[in-house]
Amino acid sequence: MSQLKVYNSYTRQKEVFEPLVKGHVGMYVCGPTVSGESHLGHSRPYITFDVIYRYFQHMGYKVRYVRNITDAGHFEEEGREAEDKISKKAVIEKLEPMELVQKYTNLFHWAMLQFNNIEPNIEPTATGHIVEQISMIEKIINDGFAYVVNGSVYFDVKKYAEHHEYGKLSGRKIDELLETTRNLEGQNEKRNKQDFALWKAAPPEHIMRWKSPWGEGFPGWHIECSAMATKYLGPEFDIHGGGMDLLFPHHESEIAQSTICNGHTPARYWLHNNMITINGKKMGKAYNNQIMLTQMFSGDHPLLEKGFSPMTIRFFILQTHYRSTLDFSNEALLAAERGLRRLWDAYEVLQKLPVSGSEKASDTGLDEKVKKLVGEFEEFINDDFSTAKVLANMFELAPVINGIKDKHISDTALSSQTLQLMKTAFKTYLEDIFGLRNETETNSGKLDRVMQLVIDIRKEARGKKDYATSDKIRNQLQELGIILKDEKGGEMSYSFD
RNA sequence: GGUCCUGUGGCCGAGUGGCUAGGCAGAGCUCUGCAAAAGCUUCCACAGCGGUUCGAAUCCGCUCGGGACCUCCA
Repeated sequence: MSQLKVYNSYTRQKEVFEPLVKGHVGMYVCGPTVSGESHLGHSRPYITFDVIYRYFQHMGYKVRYVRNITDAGHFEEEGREAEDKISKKAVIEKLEPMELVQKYTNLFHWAMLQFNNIEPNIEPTATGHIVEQISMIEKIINDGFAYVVNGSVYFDVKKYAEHHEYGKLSGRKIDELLETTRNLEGQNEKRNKQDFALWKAAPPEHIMRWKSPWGEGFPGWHIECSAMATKYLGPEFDIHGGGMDLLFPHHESEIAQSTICNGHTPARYWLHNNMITINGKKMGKAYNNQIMLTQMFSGDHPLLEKGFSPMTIRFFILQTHYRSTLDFSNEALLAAERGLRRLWDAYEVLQKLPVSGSEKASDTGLDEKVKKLVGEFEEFINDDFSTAKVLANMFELAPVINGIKDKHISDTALSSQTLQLMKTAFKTYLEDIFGLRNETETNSGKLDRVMQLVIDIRKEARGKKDYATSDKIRNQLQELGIILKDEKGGEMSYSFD
């Protein structure tokens, strides 16, 4: 039994994972800001850490998985207008902020369900933990590492750096930050440019606001994670995860805040997933290259040739190591789709193979090979969750499985133990750990394709003046509540009544 | 500009100095009413230039290219 090793961003090396408390794992993952719809890039951390969560459970740990919802306090543009991202969008859409938050939270949950992600054990919201955030800020002020200016509170990074190591996680030096930090308007409230807001005073028009010892305002972005992680996982816990883009300033700031409040770095292991890129560029709002998850599923996007199912996307993500960038392309998704089908077909064949075989393998060479490949599953996943390598081994086993089915390979070639071992391992890894499942037939995209087929058949029938068939199709569809309309130029469309 | 990461065959991607990664696509064959699926075989690599080494995709240096962070960000 090999030991689990994880790459710790904090120490920049792979380390043997040892839980703080025997048998338990505390894991915090930065969740979504629910001011908008999730895009493909967002799916990566949640799928990655879902697999990690599942694997810890598989190993027998009792896991507490906390993933927050950022529904307040995340600045669109720090300093300038002191405007909350959530409330800004709300004004545009003429919605109550919480209505907007609810809408996108629901959408997010729906997407997680599509991906077969297990819900976290606790999903705290920033707005639900204002009290905890305020008390944490008070502690930082009392300890002299934050200061109040005009109702806002800033963390004094320079002072912190005099007493603690600052910038270790992101590999940054405070002097360099001084030189490179952009000079934003509103910076004049800060003592130093690299200071970050713990609390911002709310201007009169700001809708989302809470009372605080410093006046009405709203929390800074970084403090929510510190407050909620501390509350639910304690001052020190095992895993902190998130996207690599959060390394700085978000996680660096979390470390500083928690160090002041709790005496040390919050997490023992910092795990970061890499970005999903599109034509080599990170997918994100700033680049205007996002493909929303709803669009991924439906195919309704200029860059998409077709829709891709949630499981295809999940498989696509698992086929590469989580710390590597993953470039989106139709071709790559198409390859993933076909690959997954091939693997899943083999898996289903495997589960149906009878194990009544012999105790002894008639082909010991093959038997050994299978045992080796299956045995490596654990070795690979223990090596910083190398899902891609596990999948590669499964693909290598597929010809063996299909060979037995097609009788190219004798059903006594493998010992019954080996066959059983393979069956169990495939189920455990594919379903339990990787969280893959058979696609359901309820894809809306599929219905669309079926309808297109029906329409094509009807067109052909009409072309041959086979109106009996043509009318049969239209009338029976109508009985099902689907209206077919013949449009000009021989085109047809359908709608539901 | 600073810090860090990265460059593998048509595409995607593993790769811990010596041993076939794997998938998708392509080609051929077997099976097959046709097709699909499946099986077998096969083509195509390690950005460039130096260096270390008996031996380098793998270590070192330089050059060129790509990216991330430094500002909201998964």
